Amino acid sequence: MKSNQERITIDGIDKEILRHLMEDARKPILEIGRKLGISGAAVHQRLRKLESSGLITGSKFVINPKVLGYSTMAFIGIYLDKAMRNPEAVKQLREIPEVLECHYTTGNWSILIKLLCRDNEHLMQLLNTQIQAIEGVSRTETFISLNQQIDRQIGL
Amino acid sequence: MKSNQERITIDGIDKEILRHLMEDARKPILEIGRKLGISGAAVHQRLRKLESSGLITGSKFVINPKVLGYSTMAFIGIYLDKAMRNPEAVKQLREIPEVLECHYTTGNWSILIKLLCRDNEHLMQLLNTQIQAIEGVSRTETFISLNQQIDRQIGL
DNA sequence: ATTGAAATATGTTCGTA
DNA sequence: TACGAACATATTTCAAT
Repeated sequence: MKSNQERITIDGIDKEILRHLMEDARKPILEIGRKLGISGAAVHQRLRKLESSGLITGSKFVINPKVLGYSTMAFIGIYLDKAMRNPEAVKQLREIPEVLECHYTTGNWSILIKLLCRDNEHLMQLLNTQIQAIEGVSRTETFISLNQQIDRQIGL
Repeated sequence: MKSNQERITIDGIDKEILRHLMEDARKPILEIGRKLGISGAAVHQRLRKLESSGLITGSKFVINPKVLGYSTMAFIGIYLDKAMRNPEAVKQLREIPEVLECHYTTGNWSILIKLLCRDNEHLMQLLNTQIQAIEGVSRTETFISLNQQIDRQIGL
């Protein structure tokens, strides 16, 4: 949970350990050790180093939103008429659980958000009743993701 | 790893279990059981049910890309001049490790990608030498994320 | 669906090299 | 760094309810 300032050198073994755990966070470190030909204690020690370096942020179970009925992903570019309202707008966006990402961006929009909703109707409802209702939002541009082909973390 | 067709009813205890593991994939199920007031075996059995239902896709270690020197995130809208080339373009985008997401989208663009690079220079280099080089790419629009304020999964 | 107990496997620490 | 041994926990299965 703590991160040190020290710059860390990540060797090939560290990368292998991380590759395993980025794929399956519950893979036993003893098993990883066996595959790499080092002891479990060594893997454990390296993980502690990687954690304290801040490289490892945490671990997550990944759930399939479609099973919950969420099958429509969309990106929405938001124009804010007053830049000073940005933090307040973000605060309100955070209250909408369907908003998964929110970025201040260069370009035409003030903010770009990614959101996940059940269907197009749900999307329209969110736009009309939640997002457009936020003070300072003057206009939005919606891009529906018809199909997500790639979804991954940065490689090692 | 297998998913059944059966629709599953997720009760409050299932949600609590998932909430714990979505926050920390390595949290011991015995500990979760203790917090919820049920046995570890019960948690274990519910997890098997949730896995076979397809709700749980997997688990991941999350790493902090900034520690690796990746601090510039950008979204790029891509215009393809021939829709039939789309699958080939996606195939080539997949070869670029900096491309984290790729969506077919409604609207002006054919494709929207999210990518993570070291800095603006790296971004420019990717655009000029990798992305613009893909056959069928006629034009791109780049939006740099100045600051990501929200990053989460859908809630339960 | 849930439990406790038993068997197996893993996590963690520590002394040593 | 890495190791192995020792100890503490966790996972997994199972019979019973």
